[in-house]
Amino acid sequence: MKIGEVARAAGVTVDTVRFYERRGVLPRADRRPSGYRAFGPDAVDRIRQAKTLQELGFTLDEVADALTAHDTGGATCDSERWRLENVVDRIDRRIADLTRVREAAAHALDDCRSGRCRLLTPREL
Amino acid sequence: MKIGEVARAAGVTVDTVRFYERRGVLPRADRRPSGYRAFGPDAVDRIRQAKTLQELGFTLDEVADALTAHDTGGATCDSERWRLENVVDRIDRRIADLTRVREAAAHALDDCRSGRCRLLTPREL
DNA sequence: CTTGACTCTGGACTCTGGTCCAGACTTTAG
DNA sequence: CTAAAGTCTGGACCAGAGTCCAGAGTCAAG
Repeated sequence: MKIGEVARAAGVTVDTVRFYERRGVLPRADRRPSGYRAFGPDAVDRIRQAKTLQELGFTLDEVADALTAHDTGGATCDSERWRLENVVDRIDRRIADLTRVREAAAHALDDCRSGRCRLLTPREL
Repeated sequence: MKIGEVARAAGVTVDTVRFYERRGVLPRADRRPSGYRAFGPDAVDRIRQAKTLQELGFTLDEVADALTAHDTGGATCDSERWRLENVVDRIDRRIADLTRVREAAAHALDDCRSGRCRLLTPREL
């Protein structure tokens, strides 16, 4: 696949794909004789995966580390387990926080609907 | 309260407090004759609130708008309701996403624990 | 008093995560 | 064959959210 196809398939721009390569999120792609990058279909998966990890609050560097560790076999079962435990933890904490805020907001919304608008206080959040 | 106290209480730096003032997240604080800012205790609340809103994915400008609209009475019950509905929506979507990812990660973790480590594929995410 | 901790202003700087060239080359549809 | 669309490199640029600084003034504990 050419860069444009990959980008389209992954829902990002070609610039982003190149940027990810530079930052090590994607391994350096093979080049055709013309110099064009030649991607396998896993590149698309990889980009999506990176995006997901990013949304969980990992920085690009962390994402790059995790993925390349995996590639190079540098990821042991232990390190991988540790990483996953970390991910699950982060998510749990995040969900707990969000749930708390959600309740507060929903409450305020109820009040609002019954004509008692107010600013959400942080004590509730 | 002086800026340092407010900052400490809110868990941010004094620079951040000044920055928030500049950006309109905090109303311009009164000054003592010396020029020192004099904050009421609500400043702390306000900062925490801004932080929460930010974590929900609102930009500082959006936060500033919401809060000042409120202050100036420019927030009608309708606008406030709309804002809250928006917040709740965002949170719900976010929680749904996170839950999905969490499941996938937890699954992979199980595999890992039983000795079958693998990279989380985006298909699962 | 004096000294060390705090605060003021305004602007410059940082870091992330992209995004956008310029100028040259490649591919592909017609 | 040709034009349009796509790609290459490397570096400049951008927005968001802070962070840091210099030089000057202020506060509070001893």
